[in-house]
Amino acid sequence: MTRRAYSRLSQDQRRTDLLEATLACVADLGLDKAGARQIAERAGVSAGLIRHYFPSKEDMVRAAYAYLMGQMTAAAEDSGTGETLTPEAALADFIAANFAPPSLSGVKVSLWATFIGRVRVDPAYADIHREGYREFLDLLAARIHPVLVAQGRPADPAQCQRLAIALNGLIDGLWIEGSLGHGLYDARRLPGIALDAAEAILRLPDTTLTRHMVPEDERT
Amino acid sequence: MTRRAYSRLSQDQRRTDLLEATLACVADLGLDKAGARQIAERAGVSAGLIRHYFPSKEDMVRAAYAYLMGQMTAAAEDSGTGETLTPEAALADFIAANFAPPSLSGVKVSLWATFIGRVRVDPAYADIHREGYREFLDLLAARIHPVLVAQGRPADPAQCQRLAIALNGLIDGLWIEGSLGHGLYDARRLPGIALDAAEAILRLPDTTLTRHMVPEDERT
DNA sequence: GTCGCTGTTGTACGAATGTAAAACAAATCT
DNA sequence: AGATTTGTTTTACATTCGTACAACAGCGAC
Repeated sequence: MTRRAYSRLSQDQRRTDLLEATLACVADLGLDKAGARQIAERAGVSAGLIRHYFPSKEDMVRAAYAYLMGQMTAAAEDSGTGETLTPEAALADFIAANFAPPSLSGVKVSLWATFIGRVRVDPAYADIHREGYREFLDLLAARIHPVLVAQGRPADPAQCQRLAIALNGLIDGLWIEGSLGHGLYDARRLPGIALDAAEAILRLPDTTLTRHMVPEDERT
Repeated sequence: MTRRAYSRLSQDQRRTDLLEATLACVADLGLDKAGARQIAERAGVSAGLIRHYFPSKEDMVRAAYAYLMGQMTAAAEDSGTGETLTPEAALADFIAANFAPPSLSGVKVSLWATFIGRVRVDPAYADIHREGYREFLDLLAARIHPVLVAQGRPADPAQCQRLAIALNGLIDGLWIEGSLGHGLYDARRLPGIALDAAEAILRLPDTTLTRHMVPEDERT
């Protein structure tokens, strides 16, 4: 029997290959069918190698969740940070980014939901979720605060957190349904719906946020 | 070898026992560890019986999802339907019900998320989800409409649907985080946050919805 | 060029999985 | 009370799973 040709990769490269293969398998096979052999094959590697990088397959799946959340929060950090943006435009960008690719994604919402389903089963998942949620809440609060200040409205931390909780709920819920692509309505309506509702929740004057929407025919 | 004593149940009874055992196992073992033998044991039944009620274990899990969604939408139908309620109070009740048990529940959100994670994998899950979502959206729109009318605001179907989409997003997102019990803030704040935000989204005068909140020390 | 290190492969194994089908027994009917 | 039906248990089996471990080979050091 002749052995397979292979090349040695850096630890980090191989590790992220495995993590991404794990996510890909979980997303389109489901958690139960995402076996060690399938993941290894997708990573272009033999199954035994998994144990060289992770103590167990379960640890690898956990690491993949952490990897996914890291990607998602990093993407969130980058949105709405243009230096020339007014506070209102920055917040509008931040919100609207959730309703366009790559954030709006069937794969992402599938993974997100699958892992949320493990929060009660395994405390490690609960920790990862909590940190990701906390970070998103903080990012949101940091973009709400200057808007309130600019509008001459009360902007103490407690109020910002309360508004961030509400806005995060709105964004999450719309993001899930939009990403699932159920076809009950056109997902392109979501940025408008979200910005309009956010504007209302923050009690901003009409069009404070919606005026920063990118017209539909200019979207990439 | 002496056989286990058993009693014969009605088809419906045994079937729902199996479905509930399936949900219980999925919720606290995870989808991958919820095996046929574990589910059967939890239902007080031997594993072979599953195939007498369902073509396969996978079909049973699918049926369990449909069963869960049926329960949840039935509960939603019942909330905010008191005959003496004003439209505003009915809508407030409907919204607030999502943030108290039995709707607010770690088990329920775990199951919900686990199954959402299968929507991309298996079209049957997508269908069940779509129907549940559509029904919830319709219930919400039906409770929004009379409120808009009573406030003398435009209440055409398109506007009601748009508002229902936004409100459903808000409710879903807050329900998920609240049910997960991450401990980042007190979940008892959620009804207030949700009603306040809903009031804003619908552009209702302050306290139109929040005034119908049940004071915290009177909640059961 | 070849030596040594170790990343990687291939194989093997016990446990667990979903399922099929035969044996049994509880409830119903006569 | 005996016969019949069929819901239920039990045993068995092929398959797949995660994992252990020995053998191999790519790559840098010298």
